[in-house]
Amino acid sequence: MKLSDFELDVMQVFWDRGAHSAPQMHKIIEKDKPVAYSTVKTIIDRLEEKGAITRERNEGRTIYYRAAVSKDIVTNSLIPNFIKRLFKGNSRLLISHLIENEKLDEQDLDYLNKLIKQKKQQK
Amino acid sequence: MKLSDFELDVMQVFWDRGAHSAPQMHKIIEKDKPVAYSTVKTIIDRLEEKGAITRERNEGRTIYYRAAVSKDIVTNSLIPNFIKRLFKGNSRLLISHLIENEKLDEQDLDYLNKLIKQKKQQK
DNA sequence: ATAATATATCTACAACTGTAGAGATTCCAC
DNA sequence: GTGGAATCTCTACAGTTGTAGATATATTAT
Repeated sequence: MKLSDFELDVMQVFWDRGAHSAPQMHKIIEKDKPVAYSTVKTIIDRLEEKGAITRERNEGRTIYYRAAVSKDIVTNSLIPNFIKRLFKGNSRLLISHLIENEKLDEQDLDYLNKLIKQKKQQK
Repeated sequence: MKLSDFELDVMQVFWDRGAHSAPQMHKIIEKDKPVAYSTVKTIIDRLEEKGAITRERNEGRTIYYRAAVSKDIVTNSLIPNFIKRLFKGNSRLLISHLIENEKLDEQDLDYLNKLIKQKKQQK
């Protein structure tokens, strides 16, 4: 499931906040960047076309859509591509890069530490 | 500096292995996927257009190109976009996801652990 | 010098992406 | 039931991307 940046922005809302109509979605997206209703509707149409969302119900002639693919599915199909392109497919290189370059506070670091310990125990 | 997947594949070679001519690059890329010489040359032309590579020298009429932007610059301009789209801009969420979902062996985990410790000490 | 080969240049095209206007249709308030 | 508002549908377009053929030109081997 290959989705564009804008399509992902819209999916994010479906994943986080459930079913929405196109006008509702437009109002939400608009807060981030000025964009016409028909632009958002086009993205929604394309997402439906791609099978990423489905029509959940109608209210009057308003259509409510919801995600038809999980975020994990999409994420896990994008990450390998990203790692391949920038880190030759080596995920450890990405993680290292992130730890070294991203802003992480004490809590973040502790949390990650815990995660790694857990992962080790699963072995 | 926004580069496409294919452009990144080519840049990877420039970053890792220095200057190359288009025919040389074609031979390398070809090993991964069948592709015409002119396709690779087009990508190289576009990279030059974008300022990602420059002509280093000529040998006969063969042009040798080399990277004009560092990998870090490109990486660090792509990562925020990626994190924004999939993890609402929260880099910790990406790192967590990777630790939980990527295949990492004992050594990887130890290495990451060490990195985190170092990072903590820098605080 | 000539022919064969290697390389570069130019042009093209379909798919995808971000963008949106125009027009049709339906719904609601009065 | 009529008019205004909301919503959907359709069409369009420019920029990017992956793809490559055709052609021109330079180099090399004989």
